[in-house]
Amino acid sequence: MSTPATADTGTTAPPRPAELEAWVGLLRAHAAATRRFNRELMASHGLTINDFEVLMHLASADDGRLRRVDLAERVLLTASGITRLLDGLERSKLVCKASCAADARVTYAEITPRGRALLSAARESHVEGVRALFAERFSPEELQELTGLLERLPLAPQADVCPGADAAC
Amino acid sequence: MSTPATADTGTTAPPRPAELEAWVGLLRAHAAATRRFNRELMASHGLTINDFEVLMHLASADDGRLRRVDLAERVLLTASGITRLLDGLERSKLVCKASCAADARVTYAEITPRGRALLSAARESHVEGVRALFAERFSPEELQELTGLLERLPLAPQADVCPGADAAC
DNA sequence: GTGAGATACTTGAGGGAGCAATCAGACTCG
DNA sequence: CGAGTCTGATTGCTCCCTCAAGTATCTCAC
Repeated sequence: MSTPATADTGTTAPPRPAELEAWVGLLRAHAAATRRFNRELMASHGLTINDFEVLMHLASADDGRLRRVDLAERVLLTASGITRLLDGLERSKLVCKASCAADARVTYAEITPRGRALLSAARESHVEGVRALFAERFSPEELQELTGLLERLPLAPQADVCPGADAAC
Repeated sequence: MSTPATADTGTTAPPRPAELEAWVGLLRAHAAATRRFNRELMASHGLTINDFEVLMHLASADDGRLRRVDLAERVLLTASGITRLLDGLERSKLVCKASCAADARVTYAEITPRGRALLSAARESHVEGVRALFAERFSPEELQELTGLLERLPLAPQADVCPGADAAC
């Protein structure tokens, strides 16, 4: 420290805009909740949160199958992330591959009976855990508010892809 | 499951409690925002979001130093996570170690001048990015609401450690 | 002062996921 | 048809972070 004398806290970080507060709140909330649920899920069923989300989406899709691309979009993972995640689920026989007659490029991920069984077991405890954590802290109205607010954030990916082109999209 | 005939979407996942909605909203919001900011920060300054947070906390602490434990608590990382993160920052000479006269177990992490310089450069673009993303989507009142709601979540860590003991804490 | 227990930190092993590059199949247009 | 482009998926490389152990230190009771 070359100029330690006036190194008082206030000088360096005075504004701290409200947007930042919200952002670090989001970070902390996610970190805390995520770690907790991940541990619980992993301990009781050997699943990560994303595994669980993916199984949920598959289970509630027509025929229990989804293209990998669509899956990626739903859980907000990269294509490669999905591939690796599904690798794991396939190894555990919770999902299987299925090919598409109409388009040879696509591989469906399809939930197996075993996957459904595990999901419904996991759902019980996990969903209850989630519900408990949130219900403990928020009223139904607050939950709605929170959900409504959070839903506005993920619209970002578009802005990411075409920074210059306005009308192009 | 074994009775696939009636496998219509609604049958399998009817309730979908409000708590769950909020939770996946949080997951998605975090995933989207995090990836975006991480990429920006990494591209422009070679920092991850956590690197940035840590530098922020150090910069605004007395003497620009903090115990690793306290740092961990602030950014909600594991002790080992902090160690590795600081490894990286030390390698880049953005922080350095300092020992504590009173307690030989603790190692302070102290931000270097170089760290402060990089931080203030990064702060400009990163904070602006955050502000833009949030300001674009939320009114000042909504921001406050959101912040207030999110702040209630991370109180969990305690409940994690002492599940049975109520009064003990 | 010695031993039990808490606390601060580090390390080894392993898993999750992102980016960039690559490949294969599909689509478009001359 | 054949070249060029897009799109879905996979792989190599790399990073971040967690858990489980391990080490060093401090604290306190006896």
